[in-house]
Amino acid sequence: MAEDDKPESGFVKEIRKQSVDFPGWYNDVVRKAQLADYSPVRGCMVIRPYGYAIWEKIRDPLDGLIKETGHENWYFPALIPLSFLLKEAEHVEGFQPEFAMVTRGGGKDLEEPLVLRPTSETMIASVLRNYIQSYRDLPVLTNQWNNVFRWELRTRLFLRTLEFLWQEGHTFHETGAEAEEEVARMLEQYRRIAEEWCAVPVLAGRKSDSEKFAGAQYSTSIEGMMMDGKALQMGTSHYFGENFTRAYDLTFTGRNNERQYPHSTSWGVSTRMVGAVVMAHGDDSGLQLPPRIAPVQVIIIPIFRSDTERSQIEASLQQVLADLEDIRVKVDWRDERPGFKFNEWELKGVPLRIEIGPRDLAKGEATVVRRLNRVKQTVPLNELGVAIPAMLEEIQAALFTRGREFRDAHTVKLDSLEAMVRFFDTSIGFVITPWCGGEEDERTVNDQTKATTRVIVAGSEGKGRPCAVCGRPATVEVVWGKAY
RNA sequence: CGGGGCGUAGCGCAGCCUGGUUAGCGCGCUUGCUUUGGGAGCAAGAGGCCGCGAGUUCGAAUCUCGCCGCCCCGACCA
Repeated sequence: MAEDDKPESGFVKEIRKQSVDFPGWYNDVVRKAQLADYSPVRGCMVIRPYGYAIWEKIRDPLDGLIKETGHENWYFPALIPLSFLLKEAEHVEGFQPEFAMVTRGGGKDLEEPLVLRPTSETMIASVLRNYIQSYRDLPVLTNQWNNVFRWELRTRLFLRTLEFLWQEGHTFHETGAEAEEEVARMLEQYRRIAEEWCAVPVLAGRKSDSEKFAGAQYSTSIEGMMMDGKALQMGTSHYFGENFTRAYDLTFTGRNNERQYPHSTSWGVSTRMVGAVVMAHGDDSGLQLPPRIAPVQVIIIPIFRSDTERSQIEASLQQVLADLEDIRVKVDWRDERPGFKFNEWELKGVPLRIEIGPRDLAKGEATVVRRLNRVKQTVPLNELGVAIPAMLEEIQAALFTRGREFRDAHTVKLDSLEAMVRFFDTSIGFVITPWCGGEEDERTVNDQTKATTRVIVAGSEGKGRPCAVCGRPATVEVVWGKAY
């Protein structure tokens, strides 16, 4: 290893440096912070308790937002008859290469193979046709939390695995307009989870035709910028029109007494969001968690040399813990040296550390340290109950602001292919250009820069400007980036 | 599927080219003592089908052939 590749001595050992080897750094952080690990099965991961706890901190508020907007949780089978999946032509074409199939059961070949769901549009449409008869039955607003399987060729922990956890919402509406409102409403919930909980600023907008979901009329997504300047799609919301309901002969009798097809939508957010948090906030010391989704928001490190000192600290902590009862606090009493604990909890991304030792106790104080910048300050013990929640909120906001500033500093507006090629050759980040919408332009740009269109800027118009790639009149502005 | 790399203790690796006693090192683990405000020190321990299978040889972690698995870089994707 070159000198620069070596883990930094001093604060953190055994993690490759983010600036030198981003993918290596990501892997080290995910595994050493004990979020997840490889498993006995290729491409599948074990999510460890700390990683799962972060997922729960994202999942629970999202579940709340989904319910607040009128949806109900269902559960549908994980095994889908192959024939179900073959009914919608584009959907088949998009997903068939990724099918994992069960062909035997009970010791016999199955009459019809069962596919481990890659997504549940086909199952849900097949089931809901029994429950939807009249316009009075609409809308049907379903959601389910589950696992899905996609036989990806190349996998990465949290970002792309053969099996992953997510929620998939599926809704059915009387009119297209109503369904399109739903698509936008759920994308907005995703934006809120990403920005307000995960502190990752995102661009929300429509995908180009070549990037849309297989079977959708159009797709929308939220896209975040990771610390290496690459884009990560963090959630999607799709409008299907009548595509799926026609394919599955799902009809209702309308107000005019005519049989019609409902307009449907689907939307999903996955455990990939955990990977986004790692890559958007982490640094050479490891993970950095926004307080709202941190399983441990405050780690208390007691420092003592004797049993007497230990019991003095224990006694004073009683009141401190009572004052912080609304905060997720953990006291690390393990028989390790303080320096070891400092580093370990920084690796695990805990936003605030409180050190309490004999020196602090003598003055009735505690030492409080921010993970964000390692700034230390002393706070009187009886003020912690007020100071800590305020600091957590400030850190939550600071992470988001820092992320937005980073993104803005790495986003440029360009108007020629040459400039785009030069940018992606020498820089990292997003490029915004006028675009005519032509798919061949996307291929051209991808061939020369590896970048793809991420989202079409909402409400943008070309305003008669020429397309940056081909020069024809532009119709929109689009964001380009290298994507995960 | 194309290109590259790697399988030796829980983890990370050396040994292999040039075959030869009992396979080594670091971390981790166990026990004890000393330590404890930025990854502690000493001592004593435990832990191996050297990926699998054939072959060559008096003798294989090491050489040959085959197989399997994983990782990284591309094409496909939440």
